[in-house]
Amino acid sequence: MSTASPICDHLHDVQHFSPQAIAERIEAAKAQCRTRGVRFTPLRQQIYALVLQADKPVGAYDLITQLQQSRTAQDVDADSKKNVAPPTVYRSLEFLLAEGLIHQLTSINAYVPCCHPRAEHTAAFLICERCQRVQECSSVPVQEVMSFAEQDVGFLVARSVIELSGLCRVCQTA
Amino acid sequence: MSTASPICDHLHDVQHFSPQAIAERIEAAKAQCRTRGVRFTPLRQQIYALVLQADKPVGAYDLITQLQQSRTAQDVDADSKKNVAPPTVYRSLEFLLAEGLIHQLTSINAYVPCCHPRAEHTAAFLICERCQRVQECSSVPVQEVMSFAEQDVGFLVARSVIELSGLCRVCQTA
DNA sequence: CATTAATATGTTATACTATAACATTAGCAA
DNA sequence: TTGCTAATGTTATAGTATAACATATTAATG
Repeated sequence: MSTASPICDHLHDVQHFSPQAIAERIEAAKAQCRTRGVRFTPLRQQIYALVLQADKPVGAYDLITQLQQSRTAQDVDADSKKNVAPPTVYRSLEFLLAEGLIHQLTSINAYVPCCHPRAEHTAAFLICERCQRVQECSSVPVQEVMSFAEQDVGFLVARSVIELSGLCRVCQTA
Repeated sequence: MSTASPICDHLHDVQHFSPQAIAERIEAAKAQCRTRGVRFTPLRQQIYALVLQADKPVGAYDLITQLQQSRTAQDVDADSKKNVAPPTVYRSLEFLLAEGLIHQLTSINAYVPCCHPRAEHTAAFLICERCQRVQECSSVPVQEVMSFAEQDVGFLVARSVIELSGLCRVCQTA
């Protein structure tokens, strides 16, 4: 599951999950969708699994490639190229975003799992440019930027993109 | 020039400048480039002017279109279509970004003038989805997100994307 | 002034990201 | 079964950005 930081309990790695953790998350997603009356179809589940399994943010076209390979592998006729078109994955990504199961990293056109799927929430992301790891952070300062905008400026925030790129602690020393 | 907010003196509109203000900014940019020993070429100046004149964030391909029109207009032979290719504007945009004269709005693939060209600085942007106006904000909460990342998490920030989309104060009442 | 080196721009081609529009299929309800 | 809704498939194209190489301009030097 997500690794809580000793410094901030709202800081989470969103990658490198164990197979069990992935299975748990998929089960949790199923339950959540059942509760909400939306359909967690095989395609959506497969794409969610690919995002969870990745050790870095995945792009939409990465997912297309992986889907094609998985479909070709399943097929008896190995030469039959199973084409997967962009709308197939973009629609599922849209669904997963709407359900709060994944986040979009706008600055790098990629997607990561949400560290703690729940009702719509604001988060900042720390993206390491060297090891590609991402940390999701919903701690106080982020909320303060939002409330600054809303209370001091009178700006009604509909969606936020807060992404900091650089070097994580580990990669600084390496 | 930039309109300081009574609430926060680090909040600026980055559009709707008067012709004088635009001329002043261009002169200032010239001086800055001379000082820094970089070349503020006619092309770069023209693209900077287009970004300053726009009443909303401009996309790279908007600029291409405008450049083509201006070049065609200057030409005696009106039918000669002056083609302006993407690298032409992307390179100048890159220059203007490096000099701190403009900012990139990653979430909407567009560019706005910097409210106060100066050494590299972190800023948040409030982007009104209705009137398209953008406010640049470098006030305390933004700095706190950065220092949270750097001091509490130990993450070395190289570049930041902080963009909030929604409705500005004016558009909420309308 | 001519030569050269460095910088900037032009040009062609292409990669990458995303969506529109319509056809088909699958699941559910009457 | 029929019909409705949601999901997926399919084709085409829009929008954003960069690589690679050619040419032109500027600045510096002999």
